[in-house]
Amino acid sequence: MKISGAELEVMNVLWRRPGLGASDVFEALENRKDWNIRTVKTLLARLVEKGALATEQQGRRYLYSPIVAQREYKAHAARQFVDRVFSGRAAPLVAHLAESEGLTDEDIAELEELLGSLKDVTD
Amino acid sequence: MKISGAELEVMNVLWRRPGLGASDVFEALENRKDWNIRTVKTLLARLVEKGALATEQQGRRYLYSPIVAQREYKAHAARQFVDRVFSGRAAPLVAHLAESEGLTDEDIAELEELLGSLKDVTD
DNA sequence: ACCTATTGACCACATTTGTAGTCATATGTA
DNA sequence: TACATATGACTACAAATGTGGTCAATAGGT
Repeated sequence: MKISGAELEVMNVLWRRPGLGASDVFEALENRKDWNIRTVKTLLARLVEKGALATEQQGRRYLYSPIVAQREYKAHAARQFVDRVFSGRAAPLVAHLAESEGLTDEDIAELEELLGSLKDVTD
Repeated sequence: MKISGAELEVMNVLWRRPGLGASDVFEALENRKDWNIRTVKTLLARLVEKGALATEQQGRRYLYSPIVAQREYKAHAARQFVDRVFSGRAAPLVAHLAESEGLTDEDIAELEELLGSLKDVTD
């Protein structure tokens, strides 16, 4: 499932709150993107076409909900990205983030915890 | 600096061995991609246009070398990706990789070490 | 009952990307 | 020296992407 950058913004809204109509999505996006409502509609249509969103008719409009689960998609995207840019190695990726101050203290704490649990499984 | 997927493959070759000619890059790629030499040349030309590669004329051909440093580019790309897909949070990204077996034991070890050094700095 | 605003359907159009083809020229080889 | 070949310059072209317009039907307010 290939989802473009602009499409991803729309998906993010619907992952958070499934079952919105086009204008609801538009409003939810207005904070960060200043797209025309038609642009949002086009993106919604493309996502439906791609099979990323399902529609449910409600009166004379559609409510949109993700078919592609957020977890699945993100896992896939993460894998792809790491493969493409970091030859599949996660550590250098994290190192780069660290270097460019891309890691908050909270991130670091979470990562530590995560690594702890991973070791448990691996052992 | 926006570098597309195909272009990135070319950059990867030149980051590893700068100063190759078009046909050298072509050969270096043949293992993994079965592109026509002309495709490679187009990608090289686009990268020069974008300012990602510099050329040095050698006889009647060009030798290509990266202008954009690998570290810079990767750091930027990592940041962008984490922002776009993971709302800027690195920990969930690593969690996803872990979940989909995207982490080798080596990765885990490296990450631990990395986190160790980060804490040293942060404290 | 009528008009305005909303909605979906369909269309438009420039740019980027993937993937090459053509052409003229320089070059090493028979 | 004459030709097959390598090379750069320019061109091509479909699909994906970003961004939005037109139009017709409909639903809701007055």
